Amino acid sequence: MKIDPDNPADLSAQIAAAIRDAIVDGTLIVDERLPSEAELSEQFEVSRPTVREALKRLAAQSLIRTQRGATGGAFVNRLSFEAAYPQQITTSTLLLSMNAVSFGTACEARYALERACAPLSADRRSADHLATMRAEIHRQGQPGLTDEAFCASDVAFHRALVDGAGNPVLSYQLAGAVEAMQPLMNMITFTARDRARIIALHTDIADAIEAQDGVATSAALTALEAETQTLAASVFASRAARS
Amino acid sequence: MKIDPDNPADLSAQIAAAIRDAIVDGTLIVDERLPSEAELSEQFEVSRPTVREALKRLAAQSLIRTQRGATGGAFVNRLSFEAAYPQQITTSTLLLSMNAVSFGTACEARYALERACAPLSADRRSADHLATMRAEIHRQGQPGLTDEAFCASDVAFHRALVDGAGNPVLSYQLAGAVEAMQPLMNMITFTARDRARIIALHTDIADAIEAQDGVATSAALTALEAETQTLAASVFASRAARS
DNA sequence: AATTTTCATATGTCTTACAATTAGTGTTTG
DNA sequence: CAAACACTAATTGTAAGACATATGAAAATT
Repeated sequence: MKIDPDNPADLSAQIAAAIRDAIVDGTLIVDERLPSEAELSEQFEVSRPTVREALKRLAAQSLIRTQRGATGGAFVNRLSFEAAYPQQITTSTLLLSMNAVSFGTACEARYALERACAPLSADRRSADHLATMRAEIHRQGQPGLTDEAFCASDVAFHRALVDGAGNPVLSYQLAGAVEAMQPLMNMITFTARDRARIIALHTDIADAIEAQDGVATSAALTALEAETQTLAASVFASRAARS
Repeated sequence: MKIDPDNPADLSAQIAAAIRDAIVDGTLIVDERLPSEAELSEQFEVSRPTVREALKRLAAQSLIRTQRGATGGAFVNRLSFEAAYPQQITTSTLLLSMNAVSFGTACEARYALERACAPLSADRRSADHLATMRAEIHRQGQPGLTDEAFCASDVAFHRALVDGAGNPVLSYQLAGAVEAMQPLMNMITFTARDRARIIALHTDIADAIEAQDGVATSAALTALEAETQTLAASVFASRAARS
């Protein structure tokens, strides 16, 4: 594990890359303790602050954790799906907001991915997932609900649908696509009539899931996508007209 | 933008979180220059190394870039899909290898997501994407190809399929699912007969895409998934028997 | 034996300093 | 006058040393 002092890249970036590679290729295994900062600075022939910057880079990616004290140090993290979620969501959100991705494109991706989960979720959903979906539908019908709370409930509903597939890899990937849409959804004002239509489609989805009918679930998702796209188009059109 | 000195969390983590939040909620916009390290250390009332550790955390997530020199400093990055790919792939790969995700689960997720792209890709694929797919099929038929090269070509084929949908959000999400499978696929030994079957299915997919037949594309993907699962099951079974 | 104290070790933070890079500025020179 | 050049100031990159703080383990004490 060596670094090139002539490399124009920052030493801390090089050191971080070297350690990251060691983790990815299995040279460093989960829960293994890295050498202390002082030892690393000797090994790489750099100062301790430089080593620390490298370790902070890795910590930012949840690849290591640090612990103070006598038996402390930096340890290789077991990257859990739970820990990876926030990262994935932040990145997805920024990708949408910084790259002028249209609402239509993001929405299309989201529903395409959800339809991918539909047959699996219809097949495997537990009573728990179904109950969550029904509960969120009920919440969405409550009077006095703000648009933001409505959107948050919408996200919770769809995540229950996705989690119903019982595949952590799918849940992880979908989390990014679904949650990243929330800021875009929050730009929409939902009238009572809009909400009623969405709730009706949610009910269709929940019914199809309950009946373990994957095809019907997909169809209902397609209808919901169309509804969402139409709604967004009208909102953006009226907003454009006003300005 | 403040931090709490009584917070048990590292100051650099708090500072990084504060700046990240400012980027996510739009307080800091793309290409905006952050205050210099010296100014930040005054604002947050910490030392420069601490500020630097915070900035390195953000740099590790591609949220900022730094530039040396007179007009240098730290700038908010436009998070591009290209820059986010490697991150997404590394994270997905580690999630699979560190969480005892079975081959079956990962494979199921991958093909479910690919099927989500199939109708869109069949509808929109350019001649370019089709040509890439045909070229990779041809490469896969070359004699003397190593298993690793075969897998790499397989990934390239599937990425062309996904990119054909012309939806960057889908391409981004799929990159993680497809690329992260590669280490798992590399554990498989492909006999000449295995390869022939896979190539035949790839050809079916390319034909369906060329005919812009989304249903046929999905069906071919389902067949390929079944083939891959069967193949993997036999490989792992014989490996288990040997040991 | 249980509790407290001490101690060694490691990370967290601060201070100061210098090196390297780079845009702008001023000066010299053709 | 214009162009090349040297200088300057600002900023990040790296280094070295020190102290603060947390923490587990060993030693001392009750």
